[in-house]
Amino acid sequence: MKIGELSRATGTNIETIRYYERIGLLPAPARTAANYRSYGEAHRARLSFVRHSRDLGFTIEEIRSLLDLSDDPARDCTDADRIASRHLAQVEAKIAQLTTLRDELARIVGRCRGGAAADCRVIEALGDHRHCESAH
Amino acid sequence: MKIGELSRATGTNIETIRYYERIGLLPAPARTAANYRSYGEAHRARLSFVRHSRDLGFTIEEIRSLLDLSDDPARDCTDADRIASRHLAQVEAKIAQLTTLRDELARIVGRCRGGAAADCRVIEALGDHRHCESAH
DNA sequence: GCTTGACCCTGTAGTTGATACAGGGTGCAT
DNA sequence: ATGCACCCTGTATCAACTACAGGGTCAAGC
Repeated sequence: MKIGELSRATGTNIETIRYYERIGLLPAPARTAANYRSYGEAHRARLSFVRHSRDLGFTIEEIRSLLDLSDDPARDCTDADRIASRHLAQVEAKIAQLTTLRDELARIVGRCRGGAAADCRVIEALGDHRHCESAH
Repeated sequence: MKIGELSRATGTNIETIRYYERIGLLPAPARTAANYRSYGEAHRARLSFVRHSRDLGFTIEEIRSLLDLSDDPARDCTDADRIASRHLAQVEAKIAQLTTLRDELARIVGRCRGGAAADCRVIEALGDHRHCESAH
């Protein structure tokens, strides 16, 4: 499989595949006589793993750890669970933070009555960090 | 006010303040005889505006637009409202995306029964993109 | 008067996770 | 033989900072 085929097979940009190889996330594949990269099924599976993990928001370093684990079938699986749990906690924290932020934004937008920027409530709200309290 | 005081007054890293000046988000302040930056109340207010907007997730370019608007009191305020509304929509989209992602992660974690990585459900779930369907 | 430490300066490089060329080589069809 | 799609390496760019290196300034204490 050439890089373009692997790209289509996994929905990954060609440049991204080369990037993953460069940072050591994917092993360097064999080369053809013309120096083209030649991939097999194992590469495809590994790249799918990486893409799916990235879609779930794992960082490259987390994925590296997960790959190390799966490369060594004797190792304890609880490590993988710990990485995933910690990531889940981070995602939940991010959702909580964005929800707070959304509430504040929702309070700000829609205040505009089409007047001049001089009395714009939106700009005013952004400038004054205490508008939350003063709103109560 | 020297840069360290402005930093403490706004909770902004000193390097970040200089960065904002470099990219033209904050005006270059007057200098003392020793070439130290000397800030006034207007600078503090502007930086607070920037920080608050950044905390709400606005990009630098969005903040630049908002600042342009507030610098020109004659301009129509609906522009500010439009920027904020679009941003609110983006935040809501991000929350929705993260919520989906959290559900998938929650399904994955806790499956580990302390066995070897060879039969790790976590690693398995990450490798197989179709585990969602196969779970049903 | 001299040192110590806190502060300030400029300029450059690093971070994450890619993406976008520039400038060239390969392979196949017409 | 000449397009055209595809591949190669290497470097630069993005956002929004952060982190030095290598130096200058200032007030306090000995």
